[in-house]
Amino acid sequence: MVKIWNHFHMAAETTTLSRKEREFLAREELILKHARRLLIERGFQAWNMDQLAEAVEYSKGTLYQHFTSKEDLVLAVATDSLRTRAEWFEKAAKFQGSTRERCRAIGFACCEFAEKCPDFFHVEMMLKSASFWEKASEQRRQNHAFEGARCWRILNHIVVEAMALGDMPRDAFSAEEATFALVSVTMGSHVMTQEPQLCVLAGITNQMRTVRLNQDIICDGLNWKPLFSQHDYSATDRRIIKEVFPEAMNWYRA
Amino acid sequence: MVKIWNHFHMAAETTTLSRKEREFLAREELILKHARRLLIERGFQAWNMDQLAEAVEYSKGTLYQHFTSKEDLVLAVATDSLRTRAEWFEKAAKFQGSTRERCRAIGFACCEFAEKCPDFFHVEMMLKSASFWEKASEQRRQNHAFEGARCWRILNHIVVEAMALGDMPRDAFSAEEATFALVSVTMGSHVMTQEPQLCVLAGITNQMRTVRLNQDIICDGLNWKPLFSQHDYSATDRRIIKEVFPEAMNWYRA
DNA sequence: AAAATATTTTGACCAATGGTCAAAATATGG
DNA sequence: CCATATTTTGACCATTGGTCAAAATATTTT
Repeated sequence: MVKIWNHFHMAAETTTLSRKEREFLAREELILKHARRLLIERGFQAWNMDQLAEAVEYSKGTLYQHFTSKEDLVLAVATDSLRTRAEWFEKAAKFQGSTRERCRAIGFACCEFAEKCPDFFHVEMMLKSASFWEKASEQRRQNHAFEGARCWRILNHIVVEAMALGDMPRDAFSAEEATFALVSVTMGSHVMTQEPQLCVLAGITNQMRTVRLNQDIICDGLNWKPLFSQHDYSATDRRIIKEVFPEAMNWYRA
Repeated sequence: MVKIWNHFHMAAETTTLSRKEREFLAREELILKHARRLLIERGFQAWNMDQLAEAVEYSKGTLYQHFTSKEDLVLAVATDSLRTRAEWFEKAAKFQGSTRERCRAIGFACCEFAEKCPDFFHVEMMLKSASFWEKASEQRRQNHAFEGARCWRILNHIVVEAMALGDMPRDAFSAEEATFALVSVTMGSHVMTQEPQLCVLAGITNQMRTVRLNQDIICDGLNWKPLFSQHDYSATDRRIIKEVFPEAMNWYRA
């Protein structure tokens, strides 16, 4: 089974599949769709496999032909999200502009993603616990790692280019360190802005604005030219929204 | 029961307690000690209340006289850690030096804390899930919020002072926004450096060095004087270690 | 078309575990 | 020493992730 599924993702829809294989894949998507819904609506604990089985109108045993455990299933949902994120990163990286503007476009991709896949960060947090990770199948772990590396590479590539072009100094830290700083501040900002208590203390009302502000601060700290004070990024923002993420208009407020 | 426990933390050891109350508190500490050990050794899932009961040599029913649920117990462990962190923050904030140097001392407190309380971030991640949080008692939630706010205030106070003294510009962002950026990058860095896959991609070998580098980048981005290039912070580091966290020598490498 | 064989689906069942509570044990007071 | 109050216990319960033999369905053979 795993083989078929994997094959699907490698060769995509172009390969001819038997009716059975197509049915199997369609069902897997159905299961993932419902699992994601339950995950968003209730979180990991507050639903069980019986309820999911009822929702997809298959028995529990059938669920376990697709996934080795509840954790395995949830990891698959997370990897799906991560794949979407990587795709949006790729779209953003193609934005026409300076290296820092392209980095900004990826920042928008991040926010847009957080808006559209609200389950992602919650699940990603769960993946930090070892016991969760080890209940998932090797195949799913690899898929997740693959999509994670994809996201990393897209951003890192821009940083490398920035250094090559002289937009960012290369003496204080490596490109990888700079990329890691960006990743850290982004993840940290997303997680922290979901803490109601802290948002009250900090007077935060607009989460996405906060995430992007922190990204600006990091980029300035990395000495990534042009600095925030040297360039009108609100004009860039309008272009990013118009050309790459029209939907971002909903959460963006200048 | 809760009343007694709370009373303890309000009035501390100065109040005279009956033998029963002392025994009760001693047992609670014993439970917390063993719960923390299990949490570090195995994580949340891989131990159960029966095992804990056996370890502390009391029955399961007795455990539930102290804690309303497993989550409640684990939250208590986390709050204990958070209290320690707040105390170290306070110690660090008293460091004699510029505002940015004192911020740096708090950065050291963070790393030292991560080193000594390795369970903290794992548990803190679990607190992001709503279902966890709502299984804990109101009292414990409040205690946790209290210690969290304490940490926030210590750092925020230094940022406010930095702005007042002109060490940091006050036109680009508020003191709260600056504090939030610091908190975000720190949490994000700690979480991300615990991701083996990412560490390989980024070529990270020294986690604490990475956390502190990212803090430097954020501080520079906040334009917090003196900037990293304007001052010999390795000298500051030596002083912080000598005067505040001698143990930090173990993970610090210039 | 019917029987034989292979594959898929099912849901009763199992084991693990967080949590409860009546009964036993212990402490307190007279 | 008894009576009463308090504390501790562990058998028991309900939930739930996961299994597997049997039923249902599909495919092949005669």
